[in-house]
Formats: sequence, C-alpha cells, structure tokens
Amino acid sequence: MRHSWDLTPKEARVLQENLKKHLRFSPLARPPRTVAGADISLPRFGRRAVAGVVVLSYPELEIIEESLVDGEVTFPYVPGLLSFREGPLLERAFSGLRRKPDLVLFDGQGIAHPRGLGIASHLGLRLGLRTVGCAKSRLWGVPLREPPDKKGGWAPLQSPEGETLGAVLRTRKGVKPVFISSGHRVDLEGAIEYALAVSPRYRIPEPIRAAHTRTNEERLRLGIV
DNA sequence: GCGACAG
DNA sequence: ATCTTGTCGC
Repeated sequence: MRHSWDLTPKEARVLQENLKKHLRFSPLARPPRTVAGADISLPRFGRRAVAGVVVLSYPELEIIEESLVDGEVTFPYVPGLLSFREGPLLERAFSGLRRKPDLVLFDGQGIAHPRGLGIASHLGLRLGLRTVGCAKSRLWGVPLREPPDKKGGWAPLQSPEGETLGAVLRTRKGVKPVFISSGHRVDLEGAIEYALAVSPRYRIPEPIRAAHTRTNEERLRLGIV
C-alpha cells in the first residue's frame, strides 16, 4: 500500500476513496500482547514537530518500548485529511520500533470519516497493522443517543446512510465520550473492548496519553517551540 | 451563500 | 494542535 505523500488536497481525497476498499474488519483471534499509542506534538507556529509511538504491554499496560522522531510537517491541517499531515512523520516513528505492536490506537478517527479513511485506517493499511481510531471529538457520523453516564457506556455512531461507523464511548463516568471506530483489521466490538481495557483511569486511553506526553516532552527538550 | 469541520 | 490558572464538581 505504498503511495506518495506529496499530493494536493484534491488528489488526497481521490486516493482515500480508492484505499478504503482495502480495509478489512475482523475480530482479533486472541487478545493483543502489546498495544501502542501514536501521536504527534507540534509547536504553536512553525512546522517542526515530534512524532512518537509508545508500546505498552497488555493487559499490564507497562511501557516496554517507544520511538520518537522529529522532522518537518508540510501538509496543512485540513479536516478529513489529517493523515496527510501527520502520516509521514508517524511512519518514521513506527520504523524505529524493534517489534511491531499487536494493536495501535491513534489520536483521530478510523472509518468514522467522510470517505471512510481516517488516520487510523490509512496508517493501518500503510503499516499493515491492526489499528483503532480514538478521537476526542466528532468528525463524521451522528451518535444514535447519549451514551449511559458510566464507565463503558456507549452508543452507536451512525452514518448519514444509516450504517454503524463506530461508537461514542464513555471511558469513565462523568466525562465526554470519545469517538471510537475501527481502523484496520479490527472489528468495532474489539475496538471498543480494547479501547476501554487500556483506559483504566483517564478519559484518554493510556497508550495515547503516553504518546502525547512523550512527544510533547521530547519536543520541548529539543527546543522546538 | 451558510454551517460543519479529527488534530 | 498549542497557549494557560484557577476553579467547579464528585
């Protein structure tokens, strides 16, 4: 699934329409032994950023490996094209891992996207990994109802055509739900189950929190402000 | 033209 | 995303 990252927004959208056909959704044969989180830290202005992947053991959730890289981000932020902005640097971070994680959570959407190819789905295809999208806010789809206000409470996220794209999931009581959707090679049930299982304490799943923290620390350490 | 809009 | 202190609620 190789392709150039150097595309115009128009070309990028066409590519998304074609790539989505290759996505596969199926249950995991067995629980993952490692779950990773991927994220990127950018300065207020400027294009230099730090991307990172942090791998945790499952179900213990102890950090066993991380890969951090810094570089230039060139593509602008355009709703629906986030993977073209963060993908290139994130791939470099993944290439620095000694072992491929069994599951990866991304800070963004999976298939809950206008063309069915959010950053988790796109990078799942590119990297050949099982991925889940976990966004803090909505991009596409409508929650069927308010999820129960308790840890694990969830409701389907539906497309305009009535298809279930994902779920709004409460990772703890009294907080805004997160938007979960399959990225690649995982079904919605598994995505919900594991997203919840790696969120023992905070709203944001531990792998993503770790990636966010580490990339931010590294960015400041490098003096990228 | 207007509103929506992951990070 | 990033910049930020205090503050509200359980």
